[in-house]
Amino acid sequence: MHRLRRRPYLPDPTRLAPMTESRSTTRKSFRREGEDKRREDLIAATLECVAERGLAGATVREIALRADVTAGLIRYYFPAKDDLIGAAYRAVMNRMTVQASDALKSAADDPRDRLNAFVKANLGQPIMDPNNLSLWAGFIGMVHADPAMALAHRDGYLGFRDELEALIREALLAAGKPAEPIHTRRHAIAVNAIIDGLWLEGCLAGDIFAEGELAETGIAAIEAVLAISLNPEKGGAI
Amino acid sequence: MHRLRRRPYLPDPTRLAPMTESRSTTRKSFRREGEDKRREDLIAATLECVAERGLAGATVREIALRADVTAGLIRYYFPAKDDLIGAAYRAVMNRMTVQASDALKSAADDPRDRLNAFVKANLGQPIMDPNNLSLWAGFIGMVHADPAMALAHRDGYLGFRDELEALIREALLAAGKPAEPIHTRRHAIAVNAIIDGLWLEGCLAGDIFAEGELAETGIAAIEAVLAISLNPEKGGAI
DNA sequence: GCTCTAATTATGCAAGCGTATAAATACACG
DNA sequence: CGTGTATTTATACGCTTGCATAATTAGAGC
Repeated sequence: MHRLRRRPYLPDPTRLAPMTESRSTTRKSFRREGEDKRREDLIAATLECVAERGLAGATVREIALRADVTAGLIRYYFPAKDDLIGAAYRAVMNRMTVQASDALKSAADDPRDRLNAFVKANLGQPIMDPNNLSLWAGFIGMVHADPAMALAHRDGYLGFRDELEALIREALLAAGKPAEPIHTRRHAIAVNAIIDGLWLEGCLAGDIFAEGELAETGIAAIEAVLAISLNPEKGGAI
Repeated sequence: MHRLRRRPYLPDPTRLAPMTESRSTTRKSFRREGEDKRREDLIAATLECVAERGLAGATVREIALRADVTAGLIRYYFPAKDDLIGAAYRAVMNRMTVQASDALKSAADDPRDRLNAFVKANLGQPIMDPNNLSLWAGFIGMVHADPAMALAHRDGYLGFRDELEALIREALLAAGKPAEPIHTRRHAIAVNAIIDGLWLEGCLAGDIFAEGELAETGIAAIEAVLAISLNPEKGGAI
């Protein structure tokens, strides 16, 4: 006993025929992939879409096309499209965090060098990138309407700021300055704003600034705010 | 001679009946409005939609509903929906600019007071508002994909920054400090970033900051960057 | 008051969206 | 080398969207 086939199958003439010999009605050939690989591919495809046409351009069909799968598969891995978008957002944020942390790892020991490296990493490639901004902006625009997103943003923001506050505290101490929580909190808010503001402009209109100008401007402004030098020993380690 | 009516008219039962006596088939009563008034109303309705549900929530039907008008009328005043959205964006940006300029007008004569007032205005109500951010973010997310929008942003950014640079220059001179273009440019970039970054956070999560904390933080950071005081005479004018 | 027209409504339409689900198939395991 | 099943495709559905256009009407000008 078999069920009704709703309509005779019409192969899409725009799709390239598979390399293998073609039966009269062909079907897209495929490979089964591990769950992790597929999720990563789908997220990567999503980011490509957002990069090219903004969040609105990230439709399930377009994403599937980029990932070289059919649209239905997305729902096999993500309950709803929003879950995929959310995963993509988290992936980008996580990637930026990791990239900044990497810069810290390869920095010198002096806390001032570390803060310097952290700021430069956030204000240079690949973190300061229009693609990152597009995704970020799309989400930020939803924060006001979606409480879950507001929470996600808050957590990310406070996490970043706390990391910054720790760096600032150590840099201040290394310079022989007091580092009371009341002051480091305010410093962290200000330094975070400097980094965010410059990152924003660099992503939006990087071409109107000289190479490295934003990073240098950021370092100088932060030095002024903290009243310390972030370049304690010129030509030190390397 | 009359043309074919495509389908018998079925009045929408959800719409309230007009106050006037009802014929068997009623039609929404309306008033003709001046072109300017209608455009303003439509823009205001658009901003309401964006405020409540983000840019995606600003559909022609929803906008028309808020403006108490039918959807078709939007096309009578705006060639395409994007034109309305663009007009709404420009309206918001313009409003913020005007509000900041107003703060300048009612400020004291000393350039440092003026810069102080300008910063405080940008980091307080009604400029630092989640609704403004939602519209802004929606547009910013499109900058990468749409060259026309990129240009609009650039103009707005540079205009704001130039105004800031002039204020900074005068404040420096008033404090007896040199104000070379090479330095004021960089100062303007940094101060702009501080304002943008703090504005962003205030819009996104204003509730995690104390009243006036962001404005004070911004003033302090800017004073540090410029190495001048923005409060030259405590309790001066008022 | 009458008339004319610009403003407004009512309605339709095609395209695209996210989602649901049955059919097909790759491939791990015996 | 079969067989079972998890993965993937194909297809449809219902809804919403922006846009188009014919019918209607408010209100100004005569």
